[in-house]
Amino acid sequence: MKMVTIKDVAARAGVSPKTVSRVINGEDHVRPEIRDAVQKVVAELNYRPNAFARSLSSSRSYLLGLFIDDPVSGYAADVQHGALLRCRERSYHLVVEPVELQRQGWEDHVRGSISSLRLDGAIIAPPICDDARLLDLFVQIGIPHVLIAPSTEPKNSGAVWMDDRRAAHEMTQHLIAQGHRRIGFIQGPLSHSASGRREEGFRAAMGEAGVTVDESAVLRGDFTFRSGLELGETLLDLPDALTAIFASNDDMALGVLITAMKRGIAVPEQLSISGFDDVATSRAAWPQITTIRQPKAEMAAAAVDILTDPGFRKQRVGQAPRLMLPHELITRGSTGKAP
Amino acid sequence: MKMVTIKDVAARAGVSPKTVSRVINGEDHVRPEIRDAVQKVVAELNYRPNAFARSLSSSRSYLLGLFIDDPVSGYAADVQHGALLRCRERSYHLVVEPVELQRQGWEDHVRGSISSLRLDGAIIAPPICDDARLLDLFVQIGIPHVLIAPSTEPKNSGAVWMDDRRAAHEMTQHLIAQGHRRIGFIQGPLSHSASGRREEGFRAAMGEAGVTVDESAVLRGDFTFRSGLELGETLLDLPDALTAIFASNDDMALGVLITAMKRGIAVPEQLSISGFDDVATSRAAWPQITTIRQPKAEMAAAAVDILTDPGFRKQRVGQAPRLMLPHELITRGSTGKAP
DNA sequence: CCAGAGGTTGACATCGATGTCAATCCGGTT
DNA sequence: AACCGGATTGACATCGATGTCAACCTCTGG
Repeated sequence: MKMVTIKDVAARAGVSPKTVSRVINGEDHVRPEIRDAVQKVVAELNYRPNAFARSLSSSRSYLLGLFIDDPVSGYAADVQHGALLRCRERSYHLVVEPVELQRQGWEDHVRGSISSLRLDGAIIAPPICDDARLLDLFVQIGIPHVLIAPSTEPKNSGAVWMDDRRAAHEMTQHLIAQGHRRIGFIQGPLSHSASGRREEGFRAAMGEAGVTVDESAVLRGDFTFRSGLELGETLLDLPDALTAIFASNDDMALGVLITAMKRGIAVPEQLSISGFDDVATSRAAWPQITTIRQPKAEMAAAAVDILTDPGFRKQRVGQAPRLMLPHELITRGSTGKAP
Repeated sequence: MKMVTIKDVAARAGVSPKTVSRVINGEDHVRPEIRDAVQKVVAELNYRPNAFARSLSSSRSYLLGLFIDDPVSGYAADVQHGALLRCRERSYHLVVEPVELQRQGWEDHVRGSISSLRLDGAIIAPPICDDARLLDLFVQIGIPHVLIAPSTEPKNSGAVWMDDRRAAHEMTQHLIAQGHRRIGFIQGPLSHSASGRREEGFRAAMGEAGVTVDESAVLRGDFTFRSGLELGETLLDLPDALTAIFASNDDMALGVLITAMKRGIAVPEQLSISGFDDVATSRAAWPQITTIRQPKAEMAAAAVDILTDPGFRKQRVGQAPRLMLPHELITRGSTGKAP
């Protein structure tokens, strides 16, 4: 696999390597006719600059790291995809680094990949973006980094969010507007920061509409399909029948849906069900589940934008960038008018 | 972010940079006491070799590329995870490259990332590992590459497989052993290579057991949940009731399961359902689905092993490595004795 | 016609590691 | 005591790009 170098291009175009470098990097101070000539040769020889040589001399790696706990989850996949596409647009590359906080030596691995790959920036996904030790490490190393949907306002890190509270608020309003009053709610796990914000939104909307929340119809789940199944049973056993159930995420909403089906309860005629996240299976289910589209890919893309923004890269002292992205209420078959 | 270089280590340990390099790379010809001393300094300074400098001089990048069509799918996530972990063990890094064959310019992107990152090897996931133009490109560039579960025996590429035919054969035998005779089968899409092999296995096992296949109970799906729902309706409408349905993948099996539930058919008492792939949701469903665990992560890890094997890297002329990995029949709640 | 400003261009050093090869060291022979 | 082979070690060139800076070119205005 013989490689074409910048010298080959230079020789063939009859200019110096430095000039070729200027053309490649779109710098000024090159006469148009020379620029064209060089570009022609580049195309002819199919020349690609050696990323390693470039990084070595320019002390930029054109590499971003995506640090993530569980790269297998659907959430991770969406985040990664968003980041990947944007990186490509920006001519960056993405290196995915799994971080297992519970295992010994994670600190070394993180440190190792950052310093050996000279990452230009890092994107840190939930839930590890909430770990203080991890964040300290990034701050200490001094690498620009952006958190995706962290639970609390970070001091020295950039962050990209969605408004969980408002989204849950909207979803609740949507149910109320359909005439629902007896609405059950399945909370997310305490460990997950968004859980609390979603519950707040639910309660706020209920309060504003003057609807009392039945505390026996508020149960805590753990974001798994199975807990949706189990809590669905409990909720459907309530003496005073609910007309709607709002689960804090889609997996649990799916569980409730299955439970309702098992009992022969018609959705949405007798019972409306709504979720949160818009995972792939919420579209695959039948009826499809009304949910909140969380801008996972967009948040990741925004993080890439921040990290690769030349302005940010220069004067990134002091202000940590913040960005809130819009969500979307997606109305589908699983919700309807209250019976 | 000041970086520690090999010179710093060398100076502090009182040896030459070259000797430090030898220690780092575990080469011979270093006296034990010097080796220890150097390692001590490395630890003290927390030194990490600069991957770019190393690649530039050694003309190895310690980078593998994972080329994949749809990085969002669950299949992709498993493959990626398997590759990622093994890469880490081998001190390699993984760069994920989405390839959209239907879009203009994919060829340039692939070429670009290979030559600019000087990838040491490539892993190509299905379904794009079946695209002749793509494979030609890799062969032409001359980069070592391994295909994951390709549909046909590639000429000049390595490949890692599982035995779809045998797995489907086992699953069918399992159902027959439970007393099932009237077994429905949902085929996969023709576009997906494994579909045919799975159907072969099914038919072979039925034939060996002397059970006639009812062609009206063999329907073609497209691997989606929805097609499972629809075809499930058709199968359960058959006049002569089936006692088991074997779907070519889990998503479709889940569809059948839901359909059965809607109709109040008890699983597995009245109907056994089995799938293929062992995706996450097949464990989340209730009852859990009997399925074939496809060694996705293992195949990816094996691909990494092949590509990073020093022996292979040297004398990789001529023989393209082949490897078949074992699958596993996972018996869960959705199958039982025939009624 | 020349000085000077500003735009172009290339020579050369440099980034941080590894490959090559010669120099050195060591214990055991003759 | 001189010699030898193999194990250690380091000097130096090198990988392929970019940063620096000086040289050069061209055009303008005095």
